[in-house]
This record gives sequence, structure tokens and C-alpha cells, in this order.
Amino acid sequence: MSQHRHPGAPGRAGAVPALPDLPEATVARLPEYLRALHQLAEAGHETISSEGLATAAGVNSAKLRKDLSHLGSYGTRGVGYDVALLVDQIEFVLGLTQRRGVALVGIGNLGHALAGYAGFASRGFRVAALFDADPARVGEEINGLIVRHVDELPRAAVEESIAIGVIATPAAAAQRVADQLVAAGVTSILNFAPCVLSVPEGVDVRKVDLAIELQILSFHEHRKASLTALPATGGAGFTALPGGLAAPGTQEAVGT
Amino acid sequence: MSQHRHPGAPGRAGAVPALPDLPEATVARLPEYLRALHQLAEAGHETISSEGLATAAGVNSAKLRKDLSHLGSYGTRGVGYDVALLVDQIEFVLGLTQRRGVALVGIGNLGHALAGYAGFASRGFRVAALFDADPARVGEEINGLIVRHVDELPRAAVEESIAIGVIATPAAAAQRVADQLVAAGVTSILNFAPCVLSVPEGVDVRKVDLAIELQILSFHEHRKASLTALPATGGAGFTALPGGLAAPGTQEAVGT
DNA sequence: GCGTGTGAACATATTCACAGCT
DNA sequence: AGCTGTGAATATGTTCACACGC
Repeated sequence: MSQHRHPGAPGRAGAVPALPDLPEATVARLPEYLRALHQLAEAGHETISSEGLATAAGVNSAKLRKDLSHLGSYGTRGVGYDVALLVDQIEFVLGLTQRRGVALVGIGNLGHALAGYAGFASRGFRVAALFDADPARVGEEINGLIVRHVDELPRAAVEESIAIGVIATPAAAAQRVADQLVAAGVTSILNFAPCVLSVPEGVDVRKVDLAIELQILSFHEHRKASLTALPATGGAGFTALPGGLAAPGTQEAVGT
Repeated sequence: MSQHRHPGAPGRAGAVPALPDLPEATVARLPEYLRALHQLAEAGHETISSEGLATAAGVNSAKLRKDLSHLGSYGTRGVGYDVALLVDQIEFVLGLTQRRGVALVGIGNLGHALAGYAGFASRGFRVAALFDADPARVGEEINGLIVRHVDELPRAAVEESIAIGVIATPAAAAQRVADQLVAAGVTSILNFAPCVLSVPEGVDVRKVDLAIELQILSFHEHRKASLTALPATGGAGFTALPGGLAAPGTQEAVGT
């Protein structure tokens, strides 16, 4: 590619703002890079090499460079990337230049914690409304927000311009809530309930299931145990794996 | 493959229990199938087709069949899978036949919720110990467990035979906690802190970052908005996408 | 005939390795 | 000399489509 088309820079009003369609795997990593960049900026770096950023983000540098190249790439050969510029670039692509409103439905055990989670506010989101179906919980104040009844969702979604709905209800209630969110015009849902949601085309659902994460770890534990139970040659302990390229002390890859 | 080697069935003590090494993508979906199967069993199904199970788990049937074929496969042609048998099979492979002990470190906002999360207990795990570094929080009782000081971790890890450590501390404390977990012999870690952990080879880390999930959704929102802003031909609204194969009302795939 | 199991085709993602700019 | 950007090679994952057993 000899001609760089930088997709509409943040402040700029000109030209085509159309987003390049990034590979999903890349999209999933951009937030990781962003976090690492903020950390580096705080530590005083104005510039960072792909190697340095890759380490901070826990990936390898080739992958990082390829990911960034999809954004149109702002690196300087022989030098590296301008930290501040890259932050702007990634925040723009991720649509974080506007502070998106988040509605949280289901103020139980988990919902309570999410309502108070500072990481949402500090990373581009505004928890704008809390809902629950249980009248006993309606009216409670958390972090300056009053819990409303879920039936008020449609009105509130418009008033607070909700962009993302978070479902933290029990599984049995989740589909109903999803339907309500969709009816209220929400097209992005983060689902913590352990169930599959049906939504119309055009609505994005991501799922976080805490028990599933443990079960995946359990598999690997089981696997490790079954391997040590069959000592290939020696007595106790492992044989060092040949060809292990991971830098020592680096986060193990356990697929995501 | 003309010869089926069924990897050591649950009750069986004979033969090679060595686990087949499943593709990571498959491992990540098995818990999903397991959940769906439990649901189907509860609904009274004794048998289920790949199509039916796939729908319940939110995947397509070809993928499901290929995944299950890696387990040695227990389906009957013309009929489907025996639900109870498949549950046993998957639980065995995931190492859920033993109730693994989980230690939770960091009893703040999120940690509190995790400590009380019923989904862990109901899906094969035993939250066996709670830790925090803050003396003010030590001694508190949650769900029948007393919060201990994190320095007691090594002793408790052995006593309670902890298999998995869950980190729910602020990012700044997470690496230290990870080191302590590793020193205590824990080889599987689920990290909720927004940072990269360095661990020695052989230790598995999985990460859950709630803000990242929102940021990924934000990207897709941004993208959808930028597409509607450039109406290809007509005025308002979407042109139906040609080639859309997803069954109507089915969960949208937003890569994981 | 029905529905699993699977090879082959396709799609996506990762890694290598190096040309070319600073 | 150093480091990015990227084609080519590899690896992993998904989907198709159909032979084969029930």
C-alpha cells in the first residue's frame, strides 16, 4: 500500500469518516492497546516502539503492528508510535469520543457491583440508568442514581440516550429484558446472564459468563494433571518444552 | 477415523485417561453446551439432535458436531445425542467431576459480588476462601466465609486445596497477588483487574475486563452509526443486507 | 429417511522475515 | 542502525456437503 488514507482524524470534520472494517480479533485487542497506552502516557512516554507497546499490552509485536496497520497506521520508522496520537486514533475508532450512556438492568448481587464499578466511568462510559423488576429494589440509590422500575426503560432510554444495555438479571429474566431493551431502541447488549439471547439482526450481543471462565481454567488444570500423571521419561517434574518462544515471565496464552 | 477411542469415561478406572487435546475454540464452547444440556435435561429431553442442541447453545449445528466429534463422540446416527451421557462426558473432560476450590482475592465492590455469586457453586466450583489486603475488611463474613488477610494465602491454599485463584483487586495490586498465588502453588488464575499479569510458564491466566467488553460494543455502535450516515441509495433506514444467512431472531455473532 | 461424523473447501488469524523509510 | 509496514507462509477455526450407520 503506497497511499495512506487516514480514516477521519478526531478533530477533523473533513473527508470520509467511514471506518475501515477491522478484523474482529483486532477490534478485541484495541481496548487492550488503549489501556497500555494510557499507562505509558502516565509514565511519561511520548513515543513507544511496537515492541514496547506489545509488551505492555501482553501480545507480540508483529501482531500489534499488523493490528495498527489496519487503522491506517501512525508510526514512524526508526522511532515508533506517538503515544498521544495513537490514543486519539484508537479512541476515535472505538467510538469513545462520545461518552456513551449505559443502562444497567438487574440490580442484584452482580448488578450492584457493576453499578459501582469505577472502571466504566474512567474508560469512556456513563452509567446513566439503573433498572430492576423487583419493586422492593426500586427507589434504592446507588452512586447517586436511583433504581427505577424496568417498565420505565423505554422512556429513560430516550431521555438518557442509552447506547448500551447491560443485563445482570437471573437467566430466566434475561430474554424478556433483552426484548425490552431492543424495543427501547438499544442495539448493543452486554449479557451477564448465563443464557443465549435472541435478538433481531442489527443488534449486537456480547456475553460474559463467569462460570464459563472457571470451567475453561478447570479444563486446563485437568489437562495439566493428566499429563503429570503420565511422566514421559523421568520421575518428578516436567521436561522443559523445546521450542518455547514465550519470553520468560510473560503471560501465558490460554486462547480467548 | 474408523476407530473410536472414548477418553476414559467418568466412572471407569481403566485404560488411558489422557485427554485428547481439544482445539481452544472447542474448549471455550464446551461449557456453553453443558449449560444448554442441563437446561434440556431439566425440560425432560433424554435425547437431542445436533440441531436442537446447537440452537439451545447459540451456535450452528456443524460446529457443534465437529466439537463433539473431538470428544470421541457419543451420538447415534438417525437419533441424536443422549443428554445424560453427554453431560457426563463434557463434565469429565472439563475436569468438573471434582469440585475445584476457588480462592477469591480482593473483596471490594466486585469481589463482594463474586463471593456471593451462586453461579460458581451451581456449576462445579466451591468458593473456599476470601482474601483482602485491607485489615479493615479482614474478618468480615460473606456467605458463611470469613475474609482473611492475603498473607494467609499460602497456608489456606494448601488447607483448602485451592485450584483456581480469582483476582478482583485494583490493577495496581494484581501483579503482587498473582505472584502470591503462584507462590502458593496455584496454577490457574482468573483476572478481573485491568492489567497484564506476568506468570511463569505452566500457569494459565484468563482475563475478564468489563470495560473492554463495552468498548468492543462501542466500536460496533460507532460502525453502525457511520454506515447509516452514508445511505447508499435511499433516504432513511437500512437496505436489507443480501446474503444474510443468520436465522431470524438468532443471536448475532460479534466474535469472541 | 434421518441425523451423525468427517473430509475437503473456505475463511480468519497469527507469525515470519525483510524491504524500505527515517 | 533501528523500527515500521506488509507480503507470504503457516496455523487455526468454520462451514459445506455428503457418505454411512441407525
